[in-house]
Amino acid sequence: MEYNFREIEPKWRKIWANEKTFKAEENSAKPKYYVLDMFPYPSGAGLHVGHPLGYIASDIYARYKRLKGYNVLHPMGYDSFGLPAEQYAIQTGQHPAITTAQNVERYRDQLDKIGFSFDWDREVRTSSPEYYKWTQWIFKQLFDCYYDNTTNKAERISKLVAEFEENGNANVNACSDCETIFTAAEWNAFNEKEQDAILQAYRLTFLADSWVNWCPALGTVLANDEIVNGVSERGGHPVEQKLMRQWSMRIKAYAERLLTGLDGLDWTESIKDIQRNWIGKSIGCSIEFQIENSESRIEVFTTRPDTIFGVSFMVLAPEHDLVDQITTPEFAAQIAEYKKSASLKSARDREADVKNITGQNTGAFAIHPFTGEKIQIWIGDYVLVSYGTGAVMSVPCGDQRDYDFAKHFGIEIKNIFENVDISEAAYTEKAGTIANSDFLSGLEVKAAMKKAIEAIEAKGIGTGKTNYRLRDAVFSRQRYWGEPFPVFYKDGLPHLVEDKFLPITLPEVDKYLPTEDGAPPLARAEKSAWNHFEGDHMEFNTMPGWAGSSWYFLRYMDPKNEHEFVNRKKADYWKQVDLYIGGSEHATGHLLYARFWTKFLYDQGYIGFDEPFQKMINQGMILGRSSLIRQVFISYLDDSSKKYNEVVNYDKNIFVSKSIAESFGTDSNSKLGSVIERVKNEMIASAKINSGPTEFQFEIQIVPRRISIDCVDNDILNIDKLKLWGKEFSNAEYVKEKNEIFICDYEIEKMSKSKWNVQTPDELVEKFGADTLRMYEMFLGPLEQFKPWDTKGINGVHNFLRKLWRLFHDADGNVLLSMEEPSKEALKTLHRTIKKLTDDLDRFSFNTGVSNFMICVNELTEQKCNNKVILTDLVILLSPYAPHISEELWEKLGHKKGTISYAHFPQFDESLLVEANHAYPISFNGKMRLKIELPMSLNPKEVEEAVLANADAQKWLEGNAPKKVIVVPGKIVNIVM
RNA sequence: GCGGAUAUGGUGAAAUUGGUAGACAUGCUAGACUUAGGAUCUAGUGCCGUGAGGCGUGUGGGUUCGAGUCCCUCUAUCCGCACCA
Repeated sequence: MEYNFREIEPKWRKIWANEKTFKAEENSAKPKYYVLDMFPYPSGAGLHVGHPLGYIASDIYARYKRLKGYNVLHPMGYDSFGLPAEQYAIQTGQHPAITTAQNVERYRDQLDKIGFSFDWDREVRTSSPEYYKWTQWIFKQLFDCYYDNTTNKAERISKLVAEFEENGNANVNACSDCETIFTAAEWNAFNEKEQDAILQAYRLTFLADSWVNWCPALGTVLANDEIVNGVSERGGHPVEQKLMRQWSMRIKAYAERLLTGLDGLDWTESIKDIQRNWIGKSIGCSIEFQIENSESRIEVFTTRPDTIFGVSFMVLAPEHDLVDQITTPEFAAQIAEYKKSASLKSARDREADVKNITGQNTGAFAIHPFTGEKIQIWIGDYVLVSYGTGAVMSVPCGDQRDYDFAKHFGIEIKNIFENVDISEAAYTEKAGTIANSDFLSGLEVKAAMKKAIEAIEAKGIGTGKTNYRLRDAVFSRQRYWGEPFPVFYKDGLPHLVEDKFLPITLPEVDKYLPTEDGAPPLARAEKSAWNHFEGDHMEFNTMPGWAGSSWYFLRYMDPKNEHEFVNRKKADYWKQVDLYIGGSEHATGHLLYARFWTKFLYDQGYIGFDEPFQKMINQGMILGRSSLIRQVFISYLDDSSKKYNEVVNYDKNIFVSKSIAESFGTDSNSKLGSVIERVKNEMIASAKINSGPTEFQFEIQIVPRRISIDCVDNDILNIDKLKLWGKEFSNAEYVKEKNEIFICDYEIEKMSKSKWNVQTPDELVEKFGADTLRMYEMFLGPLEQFKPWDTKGINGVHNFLRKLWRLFHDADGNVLLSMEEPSKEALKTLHRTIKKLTDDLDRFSFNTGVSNFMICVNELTEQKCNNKVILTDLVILLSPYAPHISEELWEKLGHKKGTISYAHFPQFDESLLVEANHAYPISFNGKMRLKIELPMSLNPKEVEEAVLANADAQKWLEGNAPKKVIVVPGKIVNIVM
């Protein structure tokens, strides 16, 4: 019997499903291991071959861990709230829940075909009320907590209120936007509205008027990480700044822990760096500058307090509160003008315009706190109102932007660095010796910083401070297809819905669009459409896409619990995700938010760990390989209009094969040339172009256009298929290569329906089987690398499985196994393979794993090995990669009942690999020239003697005595001449 | 501008601690076989050279008996951040 994957694969998938082979149990004596994939958004387009790449890798690893005796949790689910389903709903009126359910079904179907070992009993969907009940519940906990900088964790708001009632907020050390200090008496005198406003400034999720990224085309706000190059990540629509009352998450509170927590994680440095950069910690000092003839002070933040004596001017952001107040009358007009032009520039223009130095003097002066000198105050749009205090002290000798600004406006540049030339550029190194700086002179930069901060603090004009670039995350979306908030409003104040009423389910609406007044879609819902209604109205916003994905890995541990989001005992058993596989595009979104929520839940004692994903691997994207065909356009010069008109009367499209097109123009005898001549003549003869001239002028253009990759195999066009694919191809003329084939071009780009370059896993499973697909995707190259998809090598992998099958069978296809003691040779092959594969798996090198299987089967085939002992171990080794064929062969090996999934991973025996001899490569001056087979037992001196006595080696020595001989026992000999 | 990554045959790639560069696969060339199959088998295939041999891991330098691997310089491509004080 031939290797019939079409029969074998469905058979085993059915057995796995019926027997619940991959069910993870909590009551296990085995050690646990949690392997997680980033769950997919179920889009309408279905899976393409890029999606399963990470899933295959994680599945191989999960299966490997089972063989190694671990209790493995390997779940899958769907991130099923999101924009595409909603937009489809807007267009068609179909409820997004229906579309989503259909897409989920399609995904499940496609995933099932690949033979993953998921425990489907634990499936979660973020859009199911049973799930988002707990997303709402976590939101409530965040609302009810603030971040205490003294205990360094989230604490209950009730504790804060108790402190307010007793002592006011003077001694409160919390992460807060509250800028006022009040006493207990004042607090108790505040009305409900005033108290609410103050508490909002402390809560970890809070309602506030904030500048948000508003996307008019999508009708919603976006988080910073949902914007790429100034346009929306989804759809590429423009984004503008708008002041709106929004829910936000006080992620800033966790900035320091999110930063330091990275150190203990087994992630790539590049992802860690992206997060570090996003958090953007800078250590420095805040300093207040007095304004001449004014009560007001300007507070600045600087990372270089050591350069305080180099300050020669100050710059405020144009939007800074003090600008109008301090501007002198003579500069008022120019300042107003500058502010106006700055406000008209979009954030994008402002970014693009970095080279242009602009600014305006206010006419006001600040007083240097140490020298008492007068310092000009300017405004300039290179200072951002949203970072630090929106004002900077400018030290032109130590900062290039300040330097350029000073040069441009002719402001004094003071040099405060010893032996540094600043005539051309600023000296921006944080090293060297400070000079011309009073009490700082002669100090190294580091010491000067410390001393400067001490002096500033002693004077009471500032304090050492740390700033973070990380912004609080906007949490409201003006959308339908997301989690409703467990919030209602009464007299304009937000209130939480009680736990017993959760979940607040999505109400039915007539349309999925905003209302006429611009309120979000949920505002359309009748009062009766809500499953719970309280107060004046419910919250109309919904939560963003990242809400549900910030904690889903916890729900898999306890997916059906109706009383808790996760049982603490179960969370204590499974703990962190041991291995997380997914794309790196989530670096500043999902991965940061999930860490934030995990730390919060840890602070509140709901779970016992504060990092969700211990080890992470980021698989590279698989890019599409679009097929291009070159079309020839012939146009003629119209005498009357003097323009080239496309030829319309020639009723056939002309397409030309790759190399013919490329040699066109250089090769006068080309096939294409004669075709063009013929067409020209036909056209002239037909007299349909008869604009007058006796001599026609023609222009030839060759334009590539995309065609479906289904019509192309290894760049060779299947003309018959193409003719069926599109009308314009059916009656076309094809200029082929000399050997009568037609070659297409290709382009590497993202897979997308519109580019006709999507390869679905389904087709390949149908053609070659899931085991081949799994191994081929791994064989393509290192998991982390971006790589274009192509199927050139898939036959090689398929043939490998056939070759393996043949090891077990005789020429007639009957199982034929040797029961004898395995040969030494075969044992050596097997154990070398065990060693290599274990190493490969331990360092997630799946591509070399596949190679090593090929080497092993090639060797065993050479040895004509059909030994049962050898093949049994080989099949276990292979089963994580190619589970279907392995199960089938396992059964043929006599394991009639049960699955290979929990067999014992073979043990490597080093003694079987010991060699008596070694073929020493002999190098002369580092160049390998010959090999000499010598016993391993020789010591270096004996090796040297044996090599020098060798006739071939002597030939290379040409009678000279070697200067030196290096012998590395068991490895190499190098002779220096 | 800052940070990170990558660079090896026609192609995908391998080389884990500095020790035979190009494993494995694909493609190509020649041949065998045949029930013409995305079959199997044999030989060849980094480049130059008839050959002996020479050259060869993006560039240039260095360390070393020995460098794809370590150090320095530069270049190209990709990714992230970007007037962050």
